[in-house]
Amino acid sequence: MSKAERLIEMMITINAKKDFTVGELANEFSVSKRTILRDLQELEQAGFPLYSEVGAAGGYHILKERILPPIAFSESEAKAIFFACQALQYYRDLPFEQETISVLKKFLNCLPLDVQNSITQIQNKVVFWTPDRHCDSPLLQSVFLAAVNCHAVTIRYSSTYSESTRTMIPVGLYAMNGLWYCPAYCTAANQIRVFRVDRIKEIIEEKPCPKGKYPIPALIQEYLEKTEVKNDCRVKIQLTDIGVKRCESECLLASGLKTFPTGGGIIDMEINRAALEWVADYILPFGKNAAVLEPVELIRMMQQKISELHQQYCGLKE
Amino acid sequence: MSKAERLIEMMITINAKKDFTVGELANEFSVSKRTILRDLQELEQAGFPLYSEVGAAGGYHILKERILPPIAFSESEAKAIFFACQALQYYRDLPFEQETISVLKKFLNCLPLDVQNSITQIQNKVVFWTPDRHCDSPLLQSVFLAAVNCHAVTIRYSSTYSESTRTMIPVGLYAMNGLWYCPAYCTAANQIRVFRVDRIKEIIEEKPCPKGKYPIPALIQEYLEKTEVKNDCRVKIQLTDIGVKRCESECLLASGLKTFPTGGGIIDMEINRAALEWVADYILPFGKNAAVLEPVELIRMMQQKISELHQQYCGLKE
DNA sequence: AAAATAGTGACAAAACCTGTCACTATTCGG
DNA sequence: CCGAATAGTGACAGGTTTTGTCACTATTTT
Repeated sequence: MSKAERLIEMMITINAKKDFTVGELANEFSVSKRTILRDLQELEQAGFPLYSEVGAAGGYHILKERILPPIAFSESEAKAIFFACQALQYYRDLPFEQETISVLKKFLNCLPLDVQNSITQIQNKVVFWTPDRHCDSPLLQSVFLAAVNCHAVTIRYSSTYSESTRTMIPVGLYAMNGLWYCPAYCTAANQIRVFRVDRIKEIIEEKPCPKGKYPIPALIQEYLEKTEVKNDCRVKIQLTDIGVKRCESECLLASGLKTFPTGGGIIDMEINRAALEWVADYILPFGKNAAVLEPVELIRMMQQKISELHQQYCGLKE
Repeated sequence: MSKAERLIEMMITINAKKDFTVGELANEFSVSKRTILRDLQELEQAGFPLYSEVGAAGGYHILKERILPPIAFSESEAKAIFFACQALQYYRDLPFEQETISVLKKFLNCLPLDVQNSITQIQNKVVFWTPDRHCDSPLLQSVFLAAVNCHAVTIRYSSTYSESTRTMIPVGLYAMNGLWYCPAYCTAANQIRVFRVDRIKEIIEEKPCPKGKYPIPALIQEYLEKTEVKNDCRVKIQLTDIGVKRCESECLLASGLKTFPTGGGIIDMEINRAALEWVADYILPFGKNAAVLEPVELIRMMQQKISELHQQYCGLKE
């Protein structure tokens, strides 16, 4: 094995270990300690972040922010990474904000000129737009860490209707439409609830949670897929062409949407009963472009809403 | 300059050039051709994608998918890249789908075990959820390329109300709430319009567009920021606590939202007149949780909508 | 004090690298 | 079809680098 090969291997090996001694490496690479010492000196000169401690319990350590083995990327992979990191920049309060920026800088500098231009052009033309940054989630980082480390957290939470203190074990986090949501097992309700991270006002306590104590899925994906199926209420809504197009923007309804070749369409799907109210609110402004066929419950709900509205807005006039 | 140094320099040099000859490199590095040939052989053995052509016009070329110079990432940077690429996976029809996947695989393999675990744990807990993938945008790639290359495209477009054929020069692309939008100069309307990419049904023609011919911003950001200011209509809406929370989910309204310490809040902002209809539809289902104070226009609009609804849903019964 | 660790300097043997030379083979242009 | 430019190979001598060894020093833990 030539010196060059050895140095590269050594970088990889060092990365994989937290600590090591000169003797260890000498053994692994079948060279003398003296050689290893010389190699390490070279690596240090090249900027590899090593430090060493002498003494019986001494040895080499790599600085906390470990450098990873060099990886070669193809041009299009580089572009993809750029694009992805750039996409993240538009999400506020992410745990990675700093790092993505430093990756972008580091990267751009060592790319060939024409690739640099091509990337700039992409950045000029394509963005992920989370339209504004009004809803700060200052606690996103903390919740993120709690979720990743499977900790239970006691929070002060301000829901749509009230403020309360509760203890929850996060299942995970997801971002949707620019907002962060945290499904979590709520010990008060004894079931999984979804919390909006920007509505978490304070983290009062955080402590490790014994695994298996609560019935929560290990994967957030598992949770998201499972909850899609809890549907117990059939909905049928007839739509005009315009109604169809408006529904297409809304993912939940769009999934049950069928269009007729002759124009118009119909939503025919099972949904969770609790979502009925939301459907009513969503469909309401459609006016003549939507006609609810089923369930009666939904029709009643809408009728009630409308008569309330009627009183509120037109009552005085009539 | 030692051999090891030279090899690294050589990788960088080779990346920066598309083509080169052995003689060229020999000159640059002040070594003999023979040495360069030996070096190149080594690089090839190490997996560097070179190929060569003999003959008078021959020389070395790097394969189209150029390998980039090795870059060292810190642990947290690596995590950030993973997170970013993973975020993209949930966007359908992206031009980069394939590449991001290969980056992820390549990466994960050469990370130290504990970092691998840590990344897996993040992936288990955090996702970007574009709730379903109903709205395919099969032409996203083509539009993407047209935007990046500043081409004009003639499309068949199916808007909310009708289908038409038009020629447009894309300003750029942005993703919002899981959908892709393409603001573009429409030669039919002689102004910039926003198209939804999933509603582009066909690309009929694509051709280079002379720069400067149409008044379009060079940067998509420029466009997005500019259009935020075109507001010509003052809106005031009083809200209850519940109304406030509902508005917080909606970025446009949330930006003009002020909450009172005593509870409740008010939206007081300038918006584009054309958005009034949208506001009416959005506010309508709020019922008593929202009271429109200004403009009269908006109040009238809502009254009309309500009376239409009233006829439609309650008219028969009464 | 002993053991384990890092670190340095000197030196000779071994290994490796390099340039040179003499080739072969291919391709392009005139 | 020739000459020029290119890649590629093999052999070898001379030079350079690398390596191991040995003999040290210094520090820390047990």
